[in-house]
Amino acid sequence: MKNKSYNFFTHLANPTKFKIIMALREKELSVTEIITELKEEQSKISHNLKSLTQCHIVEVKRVGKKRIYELNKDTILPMIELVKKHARKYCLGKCHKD
Amino acid sequence: MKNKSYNFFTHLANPTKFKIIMALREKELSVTEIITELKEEQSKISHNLKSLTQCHIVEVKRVGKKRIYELNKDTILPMIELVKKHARKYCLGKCHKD
DNA sequence: ATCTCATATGAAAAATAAATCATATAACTT
DNA sequence: AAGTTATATGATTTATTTTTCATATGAGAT
Repeated sequence: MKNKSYNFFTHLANPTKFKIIMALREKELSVTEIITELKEEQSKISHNLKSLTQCHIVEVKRVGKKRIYELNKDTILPMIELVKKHARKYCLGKCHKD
Repeated sequence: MKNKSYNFFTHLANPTKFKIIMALREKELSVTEIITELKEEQSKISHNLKSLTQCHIVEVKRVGKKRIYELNKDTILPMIELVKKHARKYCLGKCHKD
């Protein structure tokens, strides 16, 4: 029985996906809003949102012609906290800070 | 102030590094023991151990001509638990299982 | 029914990361 | 001090991921 948990971390290990996640921490956003906030290309954001959705790191809902993306906070927020704690302990503000 | 936390996840997102981490969950191991257990090449393991060490995901100590690697359980174990929980909830044994 | 806005998708290109190979170092043994 | 074992390192090759570009789809407005 093979361990594939590392797949999950793939998403958090990508700067674009990570930025999207961070943007969604405060409130849910439409694709256009994410694009505007991150100043990134539309298809780039869409591709990244797709895999985040497949992994259930975010959830989508349709509202008219928009798609609203929401963060799965249960999993992601504590995970980010763990890294922050790790960084405080080991990195002295140098590596994984935010 | 830029967010670089995603760097941390880079390690967990890599199958070789992830396997090393898993092997170190039970007990600390020398490089040779890791090589034997994972059936991987020596330099591959060494390269991977180097970056894991730099990120403080593992710690090294010298014992004679051996180097013993130990997992930083405080950060890693709860993180793995979060993914497992996530997988149980969303993946129904299909994606991130181990 | 056509137009426009919002978003998705596929394939190719570009960028990044990881593995390999050859070699180096460091400690113990003889 | 020469040999051997254990591990590290650098440079190149190879593999994997990510971005880009062009185009498609789908919903609401006209």
